[in-house]
Amino acid sequence: MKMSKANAAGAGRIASKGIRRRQLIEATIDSVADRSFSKTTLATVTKGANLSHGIVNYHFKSKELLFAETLGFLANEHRDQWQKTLDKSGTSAQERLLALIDADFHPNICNRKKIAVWFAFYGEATYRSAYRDKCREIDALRLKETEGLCQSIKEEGGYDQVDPRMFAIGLEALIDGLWLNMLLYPKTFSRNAAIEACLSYFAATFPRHFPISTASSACRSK
Amino acid sequence: MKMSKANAAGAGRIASKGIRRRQLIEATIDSVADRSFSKTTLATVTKGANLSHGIVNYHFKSKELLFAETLGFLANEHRDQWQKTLDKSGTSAQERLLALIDADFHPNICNRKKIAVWFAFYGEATYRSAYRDKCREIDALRLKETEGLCQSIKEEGGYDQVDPRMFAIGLEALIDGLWLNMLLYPKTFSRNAAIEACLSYFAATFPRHFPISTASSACRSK
Amino acid sequence: MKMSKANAAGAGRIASKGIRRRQLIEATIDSVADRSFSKTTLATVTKGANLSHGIVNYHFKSKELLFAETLGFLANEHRDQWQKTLDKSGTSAQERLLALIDADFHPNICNRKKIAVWFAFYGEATYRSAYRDKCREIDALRLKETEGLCQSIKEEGGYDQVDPRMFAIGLEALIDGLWLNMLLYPKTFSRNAAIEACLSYFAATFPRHFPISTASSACRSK
Amino acid sequence: MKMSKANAAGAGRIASKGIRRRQLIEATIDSVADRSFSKTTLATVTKGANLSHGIVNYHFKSKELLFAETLGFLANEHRDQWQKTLDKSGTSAQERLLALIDADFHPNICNRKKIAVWFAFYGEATYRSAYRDKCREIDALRLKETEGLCQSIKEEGGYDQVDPRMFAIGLEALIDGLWLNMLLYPKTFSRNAAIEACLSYFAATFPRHFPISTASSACRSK
DNA sequence: AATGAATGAGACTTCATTCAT
DNA sequence: CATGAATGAAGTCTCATTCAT
Repeated sequence: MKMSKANAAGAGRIASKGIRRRQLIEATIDSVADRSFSKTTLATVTKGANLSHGIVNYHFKSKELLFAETLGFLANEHRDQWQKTLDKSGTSAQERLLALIDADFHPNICNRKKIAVWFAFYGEATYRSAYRDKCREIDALRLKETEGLCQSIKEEGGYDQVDPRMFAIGLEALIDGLWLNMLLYPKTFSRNAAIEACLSYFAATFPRHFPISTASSACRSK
Repeated sequence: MKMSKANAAGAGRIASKGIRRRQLIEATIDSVADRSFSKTTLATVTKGANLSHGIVNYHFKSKELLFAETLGFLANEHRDQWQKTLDKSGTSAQERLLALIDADFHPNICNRKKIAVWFAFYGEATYRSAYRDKCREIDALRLKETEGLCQSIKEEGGYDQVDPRMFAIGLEALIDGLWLNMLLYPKTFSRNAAIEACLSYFAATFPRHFPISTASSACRSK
Repeated sequence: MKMSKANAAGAGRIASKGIRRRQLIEATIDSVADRSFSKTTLATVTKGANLSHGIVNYHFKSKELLFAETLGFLANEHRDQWQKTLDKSGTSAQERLLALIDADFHPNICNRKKIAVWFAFYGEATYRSAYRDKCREIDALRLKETEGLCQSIKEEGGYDQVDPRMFAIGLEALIDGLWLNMLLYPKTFSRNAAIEACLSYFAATFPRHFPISTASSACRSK
Repeated sequence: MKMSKANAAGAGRIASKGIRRRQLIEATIDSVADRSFSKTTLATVTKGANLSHGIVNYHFKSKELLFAETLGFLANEHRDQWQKTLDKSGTSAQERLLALIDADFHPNICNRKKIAVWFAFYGEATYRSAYRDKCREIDALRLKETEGLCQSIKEEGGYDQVDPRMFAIGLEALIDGLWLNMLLYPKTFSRNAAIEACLSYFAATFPRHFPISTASSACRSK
């Protein structure tokens, strides 16, 4: 009896649609991370998934849609990560702010492969548009959350000159920029360095709430 | 009399190598900005330059080399921009720090087209490697410059708890992240907003040197 | 109902790899014979086979490999022809020598199309090298065979002054040269004339074993 | 004595045209020998001649004509070689037969480069046709010459069973086949071996006129 | 549900030829 | 006479997609 290719990967020859789709999305992430966007073909994806050529057009209507769903997958994963981390965190604004950082630099989310894929999408106008469709609300939600936390600390600590919205915008941008640094200089720029840069930003803004000394040990996922 | 194609673009039918190369690099930037990396073909480039098909392989050896030189062109342009701005600026550390921001958000450099191309390159592993080869030293130089300026202000103002290196790293990342925000949300995120985010970062770190009120009018190029 | 292209050629739309490969090799031979090597393109081959453009790169990796396999096909065909003919021939050295000639000028092997392709390959340094890799041993084997037959006749007939190796070398070269004559002057130089030239060579070398009068009727395939 | 302007200019112009053409033909021979026919481009030719791109289309109307004239050059060179050798040779049929062989394997004519080019032409139907136009008569002339010499020796030596035409055809084919062997197996098949094969053919046909022992020293150009 | 042979549009590249200088 | 920038046709190859099995 002929063994199916996919058995080796743990999924039977006839798998549920959901499993195949997930398998293909993960193979897409792998291929884009390894080969970049423009060199990822359906062949590199299906070969990575140990599946046959034509299967992408069967489970997804087209390559474009496979990519779009891959972006969606990453976006959901990221959103789930920080929302769950927030849910599990303490109730103080400080703790919650640290939880956000914790989520963004968690190895599940913030690793070479995933970062490479995010920036691959950022580089393509088509998917920037898809990103906006998918993430505008999530991004706005995050910004509002951060802004609110900043507002709490500001009031609590009497940091009168701090503009919470500006702080929130700066923090999001800082995180994105740190991700880019990790992508461009993976050998010299670590997740820890990135986290410290965030804590340093907190310390500058809220010196009495984020003293320098405690900074580097405040994040769980390093 | 037959009009040559290239006349329309302002260059004679037979131009010097330098002119054609520049023309093609600019057409490449236009095409990548408009269509993204993976949809930029030699045809879109040469059509944009109003030149013939084969000319890219004549002036550059291949498409890859055209892209590599385009990256080099952008990198040089950016370096020249901030170095010149620095040369022309006052001598105080504050002024020089503002000059750096000024250069990075100058419309010559920081516009939708150029940002799109930068992130297109960031998205491709091949060109990330080319970026490193070309820019590692420039980036290090900038970081050192920023760090030095921070050190001066720190000493001058007695900001004992500030870590100049951390500040510099944070600033560079913040700028990159702001660029990404401008790319992703061009309609809601302006150059001015980005500059203010930087000034806000300065104000948080050096409150007595960058008071909030003066911030938004300190940058020339808005 | 839509007719598939390949149906016309007698093979179903989806054929086994072996069938398609054979079909493409034969179309290559046709095209090279008709148009020469340098004017044979993948388009002339696939059009000749009534197949689509991309199929060559699907079944063979490249044009070069298609050519290399075409050479291999011809070499195998030729070797099979003379080895089978030898197997079926009588056991006397004379008979076997005639069988060799018979094989080399058999219409299966020695026709305008095949000769043109052989000389196309001879004309290209790349394929001369491939020829050597493929045929060196076969050629050596043939030479040894011929030399052995000559040796037998020499001993049998007391042709003391004959050098068997020289005879064998001369015979192989003579055959090659006759093929070239058939290619260059197809209208005036027939297969029969070529065979007679060989028999004449035999008659000169072994006058008592290959008398002139019987020569022209000794070969079966004319 | 001073040459008149017109003469000087005219002669100079004509002479230099001739020089350029010769230069280009020789570069063509070099390139075809090195790279084969299908990989010889006008660029490889002009680069080999250290001349500019466009010059071929200036001196020859097209690439095809350059090749045609290159073939003509080789044909003339070959014809001149054997005719001159014949003119300088003794008057006996034996001597003249040896002179023919001498010419055909003379290093001027029979060297790796020239052989490669001849077979490159043989491999291309277009130039086979050009070959016929150019060489049919020459070939016929040679054949007649050889046939005549054979006839003389036949009468002189009483070799009644020899067919002079068949002998001549065989000799020409043998020579061509030996050339091919030299091309295919340059490392193991030398000019000397080829000459000996011819002498062996003579010895077999005219044993009393070309005794084995004297064979190998009868040819001048080895 | 899955395979993989086949298609054909379109990409990059080469190169003979033209022509302004 | 000669140069070499420019053109554009044509070639090889890739690859998303289709579809018989």
